[in-house]
Amino acid sequence: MQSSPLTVNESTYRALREKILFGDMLPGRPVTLRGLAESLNVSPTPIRESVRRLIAERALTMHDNRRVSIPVMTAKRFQEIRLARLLLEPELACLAMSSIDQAGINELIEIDLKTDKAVENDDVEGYMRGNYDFHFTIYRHASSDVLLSLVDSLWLQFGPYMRQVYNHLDSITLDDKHRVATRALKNNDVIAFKNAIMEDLQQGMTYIDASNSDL
Amino acid sequence: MQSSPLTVNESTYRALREKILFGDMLPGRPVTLRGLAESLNVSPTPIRESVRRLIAERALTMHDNRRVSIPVMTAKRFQEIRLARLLLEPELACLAMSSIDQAGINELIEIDLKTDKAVENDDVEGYMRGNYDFHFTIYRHASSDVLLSLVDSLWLQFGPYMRQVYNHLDSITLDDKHRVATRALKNNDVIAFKNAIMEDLQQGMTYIDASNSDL
DNA sequence: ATCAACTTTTTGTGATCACAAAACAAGTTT
DNA sequence: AAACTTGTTTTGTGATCACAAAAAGTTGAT
Repeated sequence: MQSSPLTVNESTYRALREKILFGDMLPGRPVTLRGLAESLNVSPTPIRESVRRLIAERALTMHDNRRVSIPVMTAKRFQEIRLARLLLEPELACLAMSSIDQAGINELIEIDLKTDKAVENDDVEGYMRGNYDFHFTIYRHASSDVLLSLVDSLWLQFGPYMRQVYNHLDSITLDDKHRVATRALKNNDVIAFKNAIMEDLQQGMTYIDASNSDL
Repeated sequence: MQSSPLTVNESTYRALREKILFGDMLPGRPVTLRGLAESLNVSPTPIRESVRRLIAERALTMHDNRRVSIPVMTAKRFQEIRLARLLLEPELACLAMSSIDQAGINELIEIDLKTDKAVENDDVEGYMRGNYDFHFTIYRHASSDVLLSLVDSLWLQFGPYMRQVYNHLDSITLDDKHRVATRALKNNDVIAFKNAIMEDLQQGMTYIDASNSDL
């Protein structure tokens, strides 16, 4: 898919991004440039640029000390993210709807099955990846770079915290809104689809909020 | 206000940001790191990081050639930005409303007067700065970093294009929605305020859209 | 004149170095 | 024990260098 080989810069960015998004880096723990450089076997230079980029995307924070870390979640910030997601994601999903054909629906069903299996196995990262894939497979169909990058930033912001909360999945007994969404998609029912995405999002955020410890 | 002196990195970022936001850099024209470095009298290093940051904020684009430029506007992208703004900004304005006291209202009125004067003098940059100040003085009162940074990214994206369109202001005869907004603010009328922001935004975007040449 | 091939210059990338500020760790004093 | 010094280490910052890829410029053939 990618014709030209990735620059070191790009590959370190993606590596860090994955770590953040799926919970390999927990909030609060400090991050050092040289440490990351060594762990990824590159020089500090591309690390610095990747870190700067992630700071711009709000996935990382730079304190007055010039020290970098995953931002700690606060109740206030959590509600801000929740609101922003509710404003953008259902809308983005609707934009995507007309572009999703039967093959797309099948792909979503497959992702959903994979996600369910991860839940059964108490595989937290697998669940998070599945959830991410489900949503962004939909969102990408909207082919709206502007909205997509905004939403992307939001996921980068609550991802680490989500992982912090989802230590174990066995306690979760959620309605599978993903299934409701795919059904609405198959029926081409815009309202039901938008509602399903909204409820999925609300359900997830409410669960995280309720399970919080230090928030 | 800022206790510690700015790093070179931060000051170059702000300088570039201002240039982009208020139209000193027009879409399409290529940008070179060494060129920026020389024009700001710093080494390429801080420039690279600032540019990366601005790329992450979608204010700049990197092509496959690895060449950087202000993104060219397309009709599609313009509509995406318009939609995103409509989803976020009225909401953000409402969040801010309760925190704006009489002093805040007076500040807004003053900004608005300054803006009107800029229009009279056909001072495009002054108008753009005034418009920016008006909106972000409101938005900052919401004290929602999450939403604010999303909106900030959107302004960085349409700023250069706005300037491209607003070559002269004399042809503009717009209702002053800012005045409507401040009046609603004084009356503590949430609905009227939200509407005023929305209409101001729609009016501006419609004007830009209609005046476009190559979009 | 037009286009191709070659040469030169420019540009982004990534590594390395010097430096100052911050964090750390003992050791000392109160 | 707690708080303050002092010396050491770690860390981010900014500049510089080498290198490869891309642009630009030049020459030559058709």
